[in-house]
Amino acid sequence: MTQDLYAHMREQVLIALRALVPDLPDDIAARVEVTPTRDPAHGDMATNAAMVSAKAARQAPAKIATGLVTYLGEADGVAEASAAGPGFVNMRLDPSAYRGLLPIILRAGEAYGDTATGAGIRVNVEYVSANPTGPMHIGHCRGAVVGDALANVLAKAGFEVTKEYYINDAGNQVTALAWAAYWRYLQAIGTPLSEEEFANEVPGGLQYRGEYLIPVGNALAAQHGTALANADLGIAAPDAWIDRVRDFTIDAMMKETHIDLAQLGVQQHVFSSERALVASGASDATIDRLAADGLIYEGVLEPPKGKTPDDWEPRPQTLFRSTQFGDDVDRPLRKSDGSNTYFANDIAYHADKLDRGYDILIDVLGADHGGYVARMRAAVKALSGGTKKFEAVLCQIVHIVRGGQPVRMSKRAGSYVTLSDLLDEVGKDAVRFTMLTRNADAQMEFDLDKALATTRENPVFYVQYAHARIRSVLRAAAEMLSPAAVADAALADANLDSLQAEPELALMRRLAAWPRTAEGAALAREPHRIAFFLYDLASDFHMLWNRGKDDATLRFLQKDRPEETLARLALVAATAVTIRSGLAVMGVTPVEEMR
RNA sequence: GCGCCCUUAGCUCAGUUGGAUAGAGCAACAGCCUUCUAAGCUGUGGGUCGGUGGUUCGAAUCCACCAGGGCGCGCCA
Repeated sequence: MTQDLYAHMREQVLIALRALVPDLPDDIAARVEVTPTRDPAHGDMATNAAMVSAKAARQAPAKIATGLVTYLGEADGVAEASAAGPGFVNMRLDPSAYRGLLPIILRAGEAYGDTATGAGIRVNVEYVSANPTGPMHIGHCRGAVVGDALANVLAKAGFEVTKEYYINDAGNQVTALAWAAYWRYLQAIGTPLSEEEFANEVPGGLQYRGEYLIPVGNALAAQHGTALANADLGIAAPDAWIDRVRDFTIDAMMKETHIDLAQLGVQQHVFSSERALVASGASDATIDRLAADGLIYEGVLEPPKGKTPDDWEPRPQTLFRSTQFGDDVDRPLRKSDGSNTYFANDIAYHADKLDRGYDILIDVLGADHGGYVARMRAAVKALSGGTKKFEAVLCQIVHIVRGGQPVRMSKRAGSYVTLSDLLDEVGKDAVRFTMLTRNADAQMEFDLDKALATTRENPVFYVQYAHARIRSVLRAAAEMLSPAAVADAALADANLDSLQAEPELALMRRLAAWPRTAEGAALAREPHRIAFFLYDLASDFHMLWNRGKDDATLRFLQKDRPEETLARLALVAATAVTIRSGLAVMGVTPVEEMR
């Protein structure tokens, strides 16, 4: 039997259906599902097979259902099958079918739930990708966690996944950063220029005033002394120093970013630099490539209807025919002065990813980039001849609160809550888990108090507590029996016949749903489903545990009944394995005990 | 003005890609600690799934229109 009990039963249903409908079309077969029933009174699993095949079979759903019931009633592991409603076939599984799953889970370990759904499909997940202009903040954090968990769950579903970070180290933003670092440098060597005086000298003003650049200024002073501020090099002659200062500052910022990511438990495989990409001439090459396909022209865009910018004037630009691929308007690749737009660089970057052989490109972006998705999808379609897919996962804003009150901003960063502040406050695991307790495209409130609360209200705690309780039981069992006797491998051989109480079966049903849950989360690009699954799983476990409160004979460890004890240990050990499997996807470390 | 996302219990949110009588937590109410296991557990009440049409065996889910909220809208990244 496979790991996935639902997939196994679906095979049985298809065998039965093919017997009843000999020339069943493949596309109909593909629509056949076996799902958990919503109402336990309907049994354990239900299939829509009769309804979806009725038209092709030219028979009434009820008639096919009746035939399926006859077949499935005899099938391996099925205790009872019945037709219901408009043509559902409900199945009640023999408890032995669920029991048979426990050794499989115990032997699989954290690999339980792995599927081959995405086998052979190469996916690139790009996330975080912040401008290296300051410390990572709460907005980056959500993207980091969502992207990382998404990549993990895709890998669990068998996709070949690369985790990637795109360093936006080109353009005006990093030039402004260099100016700000230079200001801190002047302070470090004792400049008389005030903040306002300096800002007046800089094109675009002083944009990054946070204190985090003070160490950078000091480091520049230590390395260069006053050399960067000599009469011929000073503020009036930026060309002489700005490249050096910019590179130095970007390096310093990226070092910080790497530290933050490491503390968050994010390890990406590839870091791509926009600056390096531009320097290689990739942007122009990509524009040429599109031009060769006739997708580039010089033109003038209409102003947006209803809201014309104040300084609007029509100017000729190099435009990409994104409207041919579903976008609303054509998009500029070159500014009116002839230089490339960010979009042009980003197309080049995505072209680079395509050249590296990915089938699906997923960008995890902030919601403010929503308007960007259609044009990038158009570009990927154009570059790949429609054979490759671009997808975006948009993360809505996160508000940090404490006890319902907004949290003030960070002094160090100037205007926002930094990731490292958040990590100091609640720790990696609570941050990651909490970030995954909402659908990414819904706004969320992150309550610092609730993330640390030791109540059922806090899913992080509730799930960790379940795992800790199981580990505690297993430690006690090792004392009572022996460590070897309660190892997962030994428990996999236990006689499980005594497992038949409803709460035990409920827990086993939940365990059986893990592979399809992980697969569904991967296909829907919704890693938050893992958090909800684990919460439900923890709930089933706690319910079982609590039976022992009123009736001591229902506790897991029974000195005078070793066989029952081992069966119960196998069940809870398999639960712990499944919790670890889920937490691994989320990047959360399971705890051995609550302290 | 246009595009994208969102609207589910008093509150915060799920809802297994179109399935059966829409679910959790919190809050409210009623119970449970001399007990190996109360950071917890059991039970009760609470809904026009924003609205109106449509598609079909079946719609919270898909489509159209409307209302409310968020984000974005040439040479920023």
